[in-house]
Amino acid sequence: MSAKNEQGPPLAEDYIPHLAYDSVIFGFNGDKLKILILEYHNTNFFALPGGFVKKNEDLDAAVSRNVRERTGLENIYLEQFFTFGNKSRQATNVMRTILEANGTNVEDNFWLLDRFISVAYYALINYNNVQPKPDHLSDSINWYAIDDLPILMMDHTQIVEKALETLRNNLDKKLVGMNLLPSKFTMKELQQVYEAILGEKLRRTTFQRKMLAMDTLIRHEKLFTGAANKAPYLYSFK
Amino acid sequence: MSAKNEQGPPLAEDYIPHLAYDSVIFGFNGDKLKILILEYHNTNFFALPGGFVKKNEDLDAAVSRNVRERTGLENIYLEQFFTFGNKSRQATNVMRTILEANGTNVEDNFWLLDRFISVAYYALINYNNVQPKPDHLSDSINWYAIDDLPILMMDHTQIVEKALETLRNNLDKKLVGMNLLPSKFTMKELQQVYEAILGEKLRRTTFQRKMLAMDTLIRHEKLFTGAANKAPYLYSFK
DNA sequence: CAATTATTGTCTCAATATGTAACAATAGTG
DNA sequence: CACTATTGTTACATATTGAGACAATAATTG
Repeated sequence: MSAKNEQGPPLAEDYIPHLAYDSVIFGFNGDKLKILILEYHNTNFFALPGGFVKKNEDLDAAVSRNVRERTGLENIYLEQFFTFGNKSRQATNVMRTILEANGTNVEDNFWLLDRFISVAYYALINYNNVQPKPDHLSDSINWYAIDDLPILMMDHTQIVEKALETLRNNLDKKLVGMNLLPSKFTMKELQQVYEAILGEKLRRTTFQRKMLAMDTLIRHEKLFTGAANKAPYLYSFK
Repeated sequence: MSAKNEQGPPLAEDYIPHLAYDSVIFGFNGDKLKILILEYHNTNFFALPGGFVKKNEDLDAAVSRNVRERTGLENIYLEQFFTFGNKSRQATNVMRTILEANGTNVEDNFWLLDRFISVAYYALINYNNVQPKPDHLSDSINWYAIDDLPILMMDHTQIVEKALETLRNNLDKKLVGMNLLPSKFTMKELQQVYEAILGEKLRRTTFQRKMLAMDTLIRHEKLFTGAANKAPYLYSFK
């Protein structure tokens, strides 16, 4: 969860109470699968980017808006995967610390100290197009490899695990690679995305055969990198 | 959505505002896949069973509680599959009609007239063990075959479609049949469950081979039905 | 009690799909 | 122009699935 207005914490009257969302924003740097993590000012608290839903705003639109604010990207691939609703999702002290570290004077009944239900989404974005921007409660927003995350606050580690699990399940059904790569890519790059998501090596020839058999790839010109070997073709998705 | 206390509609102070859940409760009658649908008193409104989350209650527990109340069953298989959060999910007039048809005097700012976000679950139950009970806003709760549903209020038809889609996707991963059948069943019955869910006929020999290869079935005694043919074995899940 | 019938469990062979390795093509380098 | 690393394709073995054949069997019937 994170504030979104410029001056201070979000105002209770603008938002649906007790309802939040968190986003697991995946990117691929050519080697590892990474996600965006916020660090709150002066607290050592790490969290997923997230926010709240305005009273007259679609849930999907709220998430879109927030992911756009953090990444600067339009038309982001977003998928809702789970809603976390345990009563233990009330982080009064953590939230108070975060707010006070930002200079907010927090009353005991301040709405952000309440219990929140959070709808979790994952996003797939093109790593190289992004200059992530922290929100106003946060010092920084940075990419972390999924196998090297800091300790996250509340149940955010669990949220990331569930996101990964869902992403792996969807890998063959939805064109995941399309959203994590530039529009043209080599077969090797596509394979590396799959390997990073699944956390295992795949067989090169089988992978190539399977991808080509899907009949959703268009073959373009070759990519000459200067390396002393056969140049790979570039592909894009139909 | 539905009220749950005996005297009248649920009280605002007990529940998290703007948050509801709806349940798609699947059962199998030996032939067709069915779900439980409520009909509200004197309104012709049909809806999924649902309810609200108490301020100090886990989301899962709230859904469990409600499904138990409707079916009388403990330990029900429940799976969350999607959260519906469009701003159009505010059915002020429909809800007012339902409440007034039950003799409730509804003020304009009554909490149930607000916008609600609904977390949807599906349940799998053993059809024959159940005597469904309506809640207090409803005349009746009845089984309807999924290909012969009445027109449902709000977005409940869409919720059912998404439930079915998820159930189909999960069919091979999770032991769905286990929860829709009595503890001992024949291979033919298991196949009929699969066919009802998928909406297509399956090949008998291939199905049998696949199920046995999973290595989760235990073979028991034969079932003698009196029919003039070879008696099938009974199976249960490990 | 043998012949008949419907259904079940298993087997066989064909058709696909996947695992695995070999091989030919090629963009450089020395 | 031989050498190297990588790529795209092919070939063959192995595994999985599709589709039918067939034997077993629990009644019923003559």
